[in-house]
Amino acid sequence: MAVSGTVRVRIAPSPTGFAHLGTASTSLYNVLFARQNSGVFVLRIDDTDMERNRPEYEALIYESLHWLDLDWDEGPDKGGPHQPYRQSERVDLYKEHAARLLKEGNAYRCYCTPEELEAERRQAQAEKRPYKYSRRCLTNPPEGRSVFAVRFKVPGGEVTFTDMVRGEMRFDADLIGDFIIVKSDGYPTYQFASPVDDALMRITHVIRGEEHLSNTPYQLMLVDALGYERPHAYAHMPLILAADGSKLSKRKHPEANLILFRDRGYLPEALLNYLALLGWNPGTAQEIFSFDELRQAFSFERVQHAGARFDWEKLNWINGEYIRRLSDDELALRLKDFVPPLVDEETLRRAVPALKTRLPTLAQAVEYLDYLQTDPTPQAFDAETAQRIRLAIDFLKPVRWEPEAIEAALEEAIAQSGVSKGKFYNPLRDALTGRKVALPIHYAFALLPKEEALKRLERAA
RNA sequence: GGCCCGUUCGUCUAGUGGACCAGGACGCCGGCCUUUCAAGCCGGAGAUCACGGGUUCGAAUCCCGUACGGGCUACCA
Repeated sequence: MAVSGTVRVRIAPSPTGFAHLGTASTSLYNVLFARQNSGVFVLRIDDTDMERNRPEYEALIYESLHWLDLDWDEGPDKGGPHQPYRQSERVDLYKEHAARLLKEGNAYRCYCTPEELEAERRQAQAEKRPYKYSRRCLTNPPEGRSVFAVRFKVPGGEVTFTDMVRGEMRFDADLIGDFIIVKSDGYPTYQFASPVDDALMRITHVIRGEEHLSNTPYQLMLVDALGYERPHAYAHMPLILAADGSKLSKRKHPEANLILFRDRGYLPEALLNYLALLGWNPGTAQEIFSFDELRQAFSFERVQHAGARFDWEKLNWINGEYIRRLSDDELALRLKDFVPPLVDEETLRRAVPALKTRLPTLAQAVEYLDYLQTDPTPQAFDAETAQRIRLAIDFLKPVRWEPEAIEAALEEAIAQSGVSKGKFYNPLRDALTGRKVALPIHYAFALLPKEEALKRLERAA
């Protein structure tokens, strides 16, 4: 889609909990579109919910987005031509705009209490009539009350706009009741602050989750009433669903926490790749995309219209693909924070080639390496087995302590013992690692100091 | 309740009226390789295209209805 003027997009997460998958996904699509068009990506903190906001959640948003390498051009921490970028610091702006709407007769004060509104709503439901605010405070406001909210006087009519994913959208605004734009605590509602900021910050394309599709006519009417230019287009992206098909929520799905993905050993570029494929497809068989490839291939026309379930299995596969494509040095670097604390860098570096094809996630490395610092409980072997272990010790003793030499020595020992490889190796692996699954035996040996390895064998023999 | 968006293998999806008795990927099953586990290679099972009506010579694809799922309808965002 050709666009004149500088493209400006934004995300507006609210710091009411950890940064989650949906934020990452929406950010990705915004960044992709911005970079495709040499545009500007804005981060705005939507902290107008005084009850639930927490500064530490804002920090978590930065941390998560940085981890994913989704960098913004303007934001609270970076500044920019339209600062401040925290909505709690823009309250005066919203008040000015509300005052203007009030003065021009496009909004009015509402003194109704929550209880009264609830009663109205229930009444409508009882009469099986679609609910719209009664406009009591427009026509016949109660006397002697001082606490008020501000309501937008919905003009009605038809609201149409372009959605880059779904095409032309059309809503009947006569069905929309007058809604609140300023809460009685003086803070704006999302429905108000968002379009005001989008206009003031010159946002050209609003790319967000599908849950906002029905909100769009509300916001557009506001933009029109304020005399601002509307964004060129919207894009409402399909929702990420949990395994049971419900929408991913912070409360019900703590596993959607982005920081958790980092801590579980997912590579940020792999997560992004997976997220891109969840809701979009290239129309080709390609599954693995670098960020640059995504930038080139992505388009809203190929975005899915239905929500997609999050699938850990496929993420694990993509993550493994990325791990296998890393250079040994790079993988060693990334593994550093995940291996047992006693495993030194040199040992890790030597383990990497064997580890590489075995890791769906970085965190899985522990399972292959913890024998290095955890002494396995000694096994009881029968006399014949013990004898073969002694044979292994004899062959191992004179050997240079590295995988190839160890393997060669072991092969000779096997030839002399006359048993199969499996029969010979299994007890060795047990004695050495105490595990049924381990790295190839010659690596398992080589990673452990020679004396320690032989000590474990001798103890078993 | 009203409005909006959806519905193709378990999951993510290709498919825009004939090349589709529906293709790919993950997962699953089997084989090869192999000391274990992976990786890799080869093969396989798996979808009455939500359902019912139309339109058409012909429909997963177009139209209508129904069902189901999701979203919005909050002084949450």
